[in-house]
Amino acid sequence: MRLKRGSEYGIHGVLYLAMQPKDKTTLLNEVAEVLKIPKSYLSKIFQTYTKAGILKSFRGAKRGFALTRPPEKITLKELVESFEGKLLVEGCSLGRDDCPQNKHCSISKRLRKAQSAMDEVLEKTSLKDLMMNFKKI
Amino acid sequence: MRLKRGSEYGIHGVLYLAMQPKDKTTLLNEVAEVLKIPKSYLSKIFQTYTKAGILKSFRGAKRGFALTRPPEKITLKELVESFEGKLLVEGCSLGRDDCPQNKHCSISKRLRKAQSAMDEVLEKTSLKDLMMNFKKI
DNA sequence: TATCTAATAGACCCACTAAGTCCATTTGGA
DNA sequence: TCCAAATGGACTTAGTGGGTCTATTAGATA
Repeated sequence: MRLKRGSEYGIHGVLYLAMQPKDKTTLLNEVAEVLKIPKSYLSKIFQTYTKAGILKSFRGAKRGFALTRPPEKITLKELVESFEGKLLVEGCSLGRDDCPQNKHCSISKRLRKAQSAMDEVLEKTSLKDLMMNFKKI
Repeated sequence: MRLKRGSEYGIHGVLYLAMQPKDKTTLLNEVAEVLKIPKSYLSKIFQTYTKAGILKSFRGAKRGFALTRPPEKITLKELVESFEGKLLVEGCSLGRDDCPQNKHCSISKRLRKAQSAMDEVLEKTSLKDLMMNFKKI
């Protein structure tokens, strides 16, 4: 179970922003070049994060991207979910909404439990935690 | 994060086998019809399980499928993994094996931790657990 | 007010996977 | 040797992932 490449690029990109001086805005171009990510693709990803309220973008003179919140208030969960979609699905985890078992299906129950175990770890991890032992590039 | 349809069909199919009298072999056709799964597709899925050592198949007169082990010895994890692939990946969870951080990447570490939390729940769940509150169809 | 540069929106593309289908072959007991 | 079902492999079709390209817009400054 790998994350999508977009998640990878995105998380690295956001981490790069987090390591910049506070209140500085950074150009997409810089991030893309340093991290060797196709610029037009990273552009899409950052747009997604912007809509998700994780990044804010600026045009004009003081242009570029920056975090909307301090790193300790951005969780790995929201980063992952904004690209992968919700980890924890409602209803039948198997996608069979016409299942006779419906809500009471023991399979769905266990799968949901497994997913929420994963969810919890991601929720507890902040961008700051990730920065801690991430060497400066 | 939904499972693939193949996993869904497969888990339901195997659960159906588990609920049959011990040592009985059941025809693919029966399973497919009762569970309303395309027969040719379920055939592929059961073949996968057979290769994975979860099911055994018979030809000739006493034909059909059966579990290789008692339900309490078959875990949800192996059912899921035989269709979805390993949940827990080695190396960079982000797929960047050329990452300068390599093994020490804090992102990968947390993602692996999240995945193994999920893994653990699936590992602890046996087919028997699933049977417990699964009403007879 | 015109200009410049980068962010934004959206259309488009290719490769690959998911989800099945179909058919020819094999198996093993009656 | 016949039968019915399991097997293997080729094939299809729809959808997603992973991008690219271009035109438009925003906003500080000259």
